[in-house]
This record gives sequence, C-alpha cells and structure tokens, in this order.
Amino acid sequence: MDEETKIPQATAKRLPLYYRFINNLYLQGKKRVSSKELSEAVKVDSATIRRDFSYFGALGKKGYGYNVEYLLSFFRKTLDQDETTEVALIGVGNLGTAFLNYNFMKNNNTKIVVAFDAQKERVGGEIGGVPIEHIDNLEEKMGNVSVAILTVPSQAAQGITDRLVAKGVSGILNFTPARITVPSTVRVHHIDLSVELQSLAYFLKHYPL
Amino acid sequence: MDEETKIPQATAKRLPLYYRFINNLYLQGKKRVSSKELSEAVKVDSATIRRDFSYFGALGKKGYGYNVEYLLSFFRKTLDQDETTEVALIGVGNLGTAFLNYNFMKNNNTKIVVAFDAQKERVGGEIGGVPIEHIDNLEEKMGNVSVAILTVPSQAAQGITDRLVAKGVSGILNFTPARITVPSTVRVHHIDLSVELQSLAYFLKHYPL
DNA sequence: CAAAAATCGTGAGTGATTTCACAAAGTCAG
DNA sequence: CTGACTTTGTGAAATCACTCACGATTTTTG
Ligand SMILES: NC(=O)c1ccc[n+]([C@@H]2O[C@H](COP(=O)([O-])OP(=O)(O)OC[C@H]3O[C@@H](n4cnc5c(N)ncnc54)[C@H](O)[C@@H]3O)[C@@H](O)[C@H]2O)c1
Ligand SMILES: NC(=O)c1ccc[n+]([C@@H]2O[C@H](COP(=O)([O-])OP(=O)(O)OC[C@H]3O[C@@H](n4cnc5c(N)ncnc54)[C@H](O)[C@@H]3O)[C@@H](O)[C@H]2O)c1
Repeated sequence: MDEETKIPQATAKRLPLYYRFINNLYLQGKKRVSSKELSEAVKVDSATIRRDFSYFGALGKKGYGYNVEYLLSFFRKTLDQDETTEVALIGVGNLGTAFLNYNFMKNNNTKIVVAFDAQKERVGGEIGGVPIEHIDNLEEKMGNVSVAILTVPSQAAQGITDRLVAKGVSGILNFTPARITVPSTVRVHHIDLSVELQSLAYFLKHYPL
Repeated sequence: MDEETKIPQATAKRLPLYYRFINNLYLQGKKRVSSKELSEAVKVDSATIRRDFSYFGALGKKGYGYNVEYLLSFFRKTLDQDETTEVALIGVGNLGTAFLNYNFMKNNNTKIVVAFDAQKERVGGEIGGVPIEHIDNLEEKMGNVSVAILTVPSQAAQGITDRLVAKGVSGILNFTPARITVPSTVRVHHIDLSVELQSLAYFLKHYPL
C-alpha cells in the first residue's frame, strides 16, 4: 500500500493477465521464460513487460530470463490470490446468467456468492451454485461483499447502485450503458459492450492498418 | 481518413458514448447542451469533451453550448450510423446466447447477422432472429461480414481466428482469455472479463480512494 | 441597450505510458 | 575457462492523454 501505490495503473491492469499466462506456463512444466516469449504470448511489448516487472524489484536474471515458479509465487502473493474477494451479482438476465454459469473461477481470486433479481420466478433457485435472492432482500442477504456486478436494465442501475453504496460496497463492475454516480470512495469500472463493438467498427473504417 | 487520422485513439473510443448520450437528449426533446452538462452525464471531464469535439472543428457556440440536433447529425455521419456493419458471432454458448438476444441494436450501427457453433443441437434454429449455422460451414455461410465476435472456448480461439482472417474479416472482438495472433492488417479488441474483475479487486486493495 | 453571465476553443503545462537502446551481468558451448 | 551469446533493468527520449485557465464571443437579464 506504500511502495505499491507507485505502480502505474496501466501496469496494475496487466498484472492479472501476466498471472494467468505464467500460471499456464507453470502447468505446462516450463521452468524459465524470457520477456520476449511472454511478449509474444500476451501481446505486450517486451520492454513494457520488463518495465512492469521492475516496479516490483529485480525478478529476473540477466542472460537467463525469469524463473516461472518464482514469478508465479510472486504474482500469487501480489494479486492476493490466496484471499478470495466475494462478489454479488445484480440482475439475473441474459448476461447475468452467463456470468453465473461461468463464475470466474479459473485461476481466480474472485467468486460470485449471491445473486439478486426482481422477477419472482427467478428467485429461490440457483445457477452455477449461486443462490438467487429477491432484490427486496438485497440489504439483508448480501452479507458484506465488497464488489458488485451490475447486469440490470439501465433504468434500474442508479437506484440499485445507491443501495449497494449505502450497504458499503466499494467496487462496481457496471455492464449497463448508464453512467452511474457514486461517492468518490467507490470505484466503478464500466464495460460497455455496445461501445466496444461500435468503436471497433469506427477504428476499422478510420484507422486502416 | 486523412484529417481524421489525427484523432487520438482515446477520443475515438469515447465517440460512441457521446453519440448515445446525445441521442438520449434528442429523444428527450432537449435543444441545447453544454460541455458541463454532458460531462456530468458521461463522467468525462468537460475540458476533455470540448477538446474531443474540437478535433472535428467548431461544433459549438460560445456562451450557448452545443445544438443537440446539429451535434447528433454530425455524430451520425462521423460514426457512420447510416451504414450498418454486419457482424458474425462464433460460439453460441452462455455468453454468445446473451449477445444474440441483445444484438446490440439500440442506437447502433452494428448487427449480428449470423452465428456459428460446433454442437449439432444448436444448429438450425435461431436466437434473437439470428440463424445458427454449423462451424464447418463457416466459410460458406458467413458472407462477407467484416467483424466477428469470438465467444468460443479459448482452445478453439486461434483456429477459428485463422479461418476468419483467411475469409477476410478485418476486426475481431475477442472474449476468450486467449491472446490471438493475427496479421497486422487485422484489428483485435480483447475484452477479458476475468481480468476486469480481478483488476478491480486489485485496485480496491492497493489504491484506496 | 449595457452589464453580467455563460460557455466555447485552445495554448500551454502537467502527467502518464510506452519505447528505444545499451551497459551490466549472467548463461552456455566447446 | 573463455569468448560468444542472451537477456535483464533502466536512464532518457518520445509519445500520448488530460487538465488548467483564460480570451473571445454570445446569450441573457434588467
Ligand atoms: N445481453 C447483452 O449482450 C448486453 C450487451 C450490452 C449491454 N447489456 C446491458 O446489460 C444489462 C443486462 O442485459 P441483459 O441482456 O442481461 O438484460 P435482461 O433483461 O436479460 O436482464 C436484466 C435482468 O435484471 C432484472 N431486473 C430488472 N430490474 C431489476 C431490479 N430493479 N433489481 C434487480 N433485478 C432487476 C430483470 O428481471 C432481468 O432478469 C442491460 O443494462 C443491458 O443494456 C447487455
Ligand atoms: N460466460 C462468461 O461469463 C465468461 C466470462 C469470461 C470469459 N468467458 C470466455 O468466453 C468464452 C465463451 O464462454 P461461454 O461461457 O459462453 O462458454 P460456453 O462453453 O457456454 O460456450 C462456448 C460455445 O462454443 C461452442 N464451440 C466450441 N468449440 C467450437 C468451435 N470450434 N467452433 C464453434 N463453436 C465452438 C460450444 O459448442 C459452445 O456452445 C470462453 O472462452 C470463456 O472463457 C466467458
């Protein structure tokens, strides 16, 4: 929290990606890896990888590369892979159901532990092992998860957000097109799938490679 | 393509977002809007918005703001909203099905026109009006869509990608955790949902607000 | 109509991120 | 053990993105 505060955000966003690939290498039995190899696998410039790693000190050895096992144990510590972050999902529709079935469980430190929906028909059962509760019981049943995934219709997004924030949630992954308002102590990541698709189309037409 | 090449990528990524909010304002019957109002709605600094707009020339009027209708027609042209980009979706599983039901149709210039899967049971029917074909008939049935959405298991990603590229696809929206390799003439946007969730958790622990 | 208020467009400054390029330090084959 | 080769870690430069702050212009109010 003191030294690490200095890690650039762009670097922090790449850490889970590195972790996943290093884990793959480990499972494949590889003993060492160079920034060049890693670069080809994750499609990030090798200098950027070395720079990213260097924020954590000298993890590699010159002329050799990085020891996979050491790197893995290092990232596991750094990303708190031992400590699971519990997550609530709000809105068990098309997207929400897909996420529940998947549940982000592969090599992962996050777990959806409860889901909520407004439709009575969906409530009571479970999907992918996650119980589905009625949204009226949000405050009561959410325990103290710190992260929520929002997959409700956009009109409902702000109202639900306010309730989540009041209950102490500190991070929201928002899949609705609505831009939600939160206190400055809460972090929101927007994933706007329509925008992604549109901007890809825009890039294709206007930034020919 | 000449002048526009100079538009920063960060700006280009925000254009679809602006477009959607301006369209909302138009539907609400608003006649004018300031960068400050827009800023609150889309959560982007107002100076950034003015700068973004300024790459396209002087769209506003001092002391007044921007005329909603003019802005809308301008963005419609710029984002080619009149011309629909046809999209193919590969992998009709949990995520793929959600996307087909949604089909990105709201205020949008993109449309999924065909989907493919390897399981015979899924083939033949349609979801959200999109016919589902067998992956063996990919080359034959995909027509000449220019964009593909990849929602297959990660092991299948590279193989499918190679076939898509060979068929002339120029943009891929990749939801699999695999980092795919493509010729430099093809643009890939990765949306890695596990990474998004993990990095949100990391930020919460290491970058307290 | 005049003064006050609003708001754009942008030059210049700041900050963040990426990339280059190379010395230093190690590996490895013979 | 030596020389050729590899690869890291990092200063410095380059690039990219964001924000401040203000003159210019228009609207609005009384
Ligand atoms: N499905 C997609 O491919 C896709 C793509 C881009 C964006 N989105 C966005 O993601 C969100 C969810 O999309 P979806 O396709 O899953 O929609 P959906 O309609 O299938 O699911 C929404 C679910 O939320 C529930 N709900 C409604 N109001 C609620 C409330 N107040 N509290 C709790 N639950 C409530 C509904 O009962 C429903 O089950 C939407 O905002 C949509 O715009 C979806
Ligand atoms: N569902 C999620 O929430 C989620 C989250 C993060 C990442 N992902 C990734 O998205 C991808 C899809 O996830 P999902 O949950 O929809 O998986 P899924 O298993 O439900 O769906 C995959 C579909 O692809 C089809 N398929 C398999 N091989 C194929 C091939 N060669 N050609 C065509 N179709 C083929 C399968 O028949 C299946 O219908 C996976 O790579 C997954 O890692 C999913």
